Amino acid sequence: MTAAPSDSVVLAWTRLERAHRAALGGVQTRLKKAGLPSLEWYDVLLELERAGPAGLRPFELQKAMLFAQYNLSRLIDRMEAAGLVARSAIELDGRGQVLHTTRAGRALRRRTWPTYAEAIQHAVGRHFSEAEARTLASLLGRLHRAVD
Amino acid sequence: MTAAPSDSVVLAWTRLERAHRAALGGVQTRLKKAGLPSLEWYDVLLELERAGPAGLRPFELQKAMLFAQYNLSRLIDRMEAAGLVARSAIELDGRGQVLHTTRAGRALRRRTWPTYAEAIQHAVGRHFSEAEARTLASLLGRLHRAVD
DNA sequence: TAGAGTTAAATGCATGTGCATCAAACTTGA
DNA sequence: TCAAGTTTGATGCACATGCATTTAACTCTA
Repeated sequence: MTAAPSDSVVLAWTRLERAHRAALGGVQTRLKKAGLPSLEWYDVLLELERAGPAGLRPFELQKAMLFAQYNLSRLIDRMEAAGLVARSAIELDGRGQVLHTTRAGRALRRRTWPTYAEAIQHAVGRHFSEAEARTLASLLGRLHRAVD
Repeated sequence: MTAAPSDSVVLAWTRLERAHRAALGGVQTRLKKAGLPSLEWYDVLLELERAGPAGLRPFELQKAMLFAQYNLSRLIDRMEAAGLVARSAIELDGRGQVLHTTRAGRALRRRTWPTYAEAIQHAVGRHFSEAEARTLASLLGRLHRAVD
């Protein structure tokens, strides 16, 4: 049995929803206007690049992005069809595969960043001081790490 | 031309995404397990109840919830079909309509709240002190209010 | 007050998502 | 070592969403 949430908690939750929708909408609109791929695609490319030459297994990517399994499976389908990522079999686990970005995928991500950065600044950055941004990031980080 | 976002800003944005997904996932799972309606349905019912006897026009609800117009239109279709909300014509504006909750809608919202509250506490509340929750709510509030 | 422009809401069609389930490979334990 | 259970990833089907467009009503201007 959990205690009832305080008013501040309920407010924080509600605003998390709304703030997220507001910021997301703003960012997506800007990316779309620039003819760039969606945020999800960017995130996949970034996570894969960060993973380095070892690449990432789909289930690892799934955990990192908090994506549903079936959802990620089909997202990778589309990105593979677009030539941005590559699946390759892995010898240690016959079920599994490893994902890598392609040259085109890395190029696209690089090309996307300036617009994305500007969108982030517009949707989020300009509303906060440096200290506030740090506080916000720190508080939100706790929620991310606590996935049950 | 906007300045480049600082690292803290980018981190805050990233964590907003992930924290939202984490918290949302947790809450939705709990509602689903209890056989209760989705968050969106709850939010619509709540907003309409808050609006009092005057009800709300779809476009007002849309702005409050940051929902896409076509999306809300069909969401209301479904909730109307389920007998939870009612559309009624408005005399001042022949295009428009007003939305109200039905008795069944209000009953459902009331019945949902305990589970929802517990889910909020689990997904959000338990990770923060009272002061932190207030800080978080306050920071997030700025993003919501700044929809362009 | 007619016509152009705007706003409110709905909808056809393509695409994306959720749920359940599946198949195949791995692990565990008697 | 074999059967039961688990993990990885894909997929059929229903439903939801996004985009573009439509219809109807309102507003504003000349």
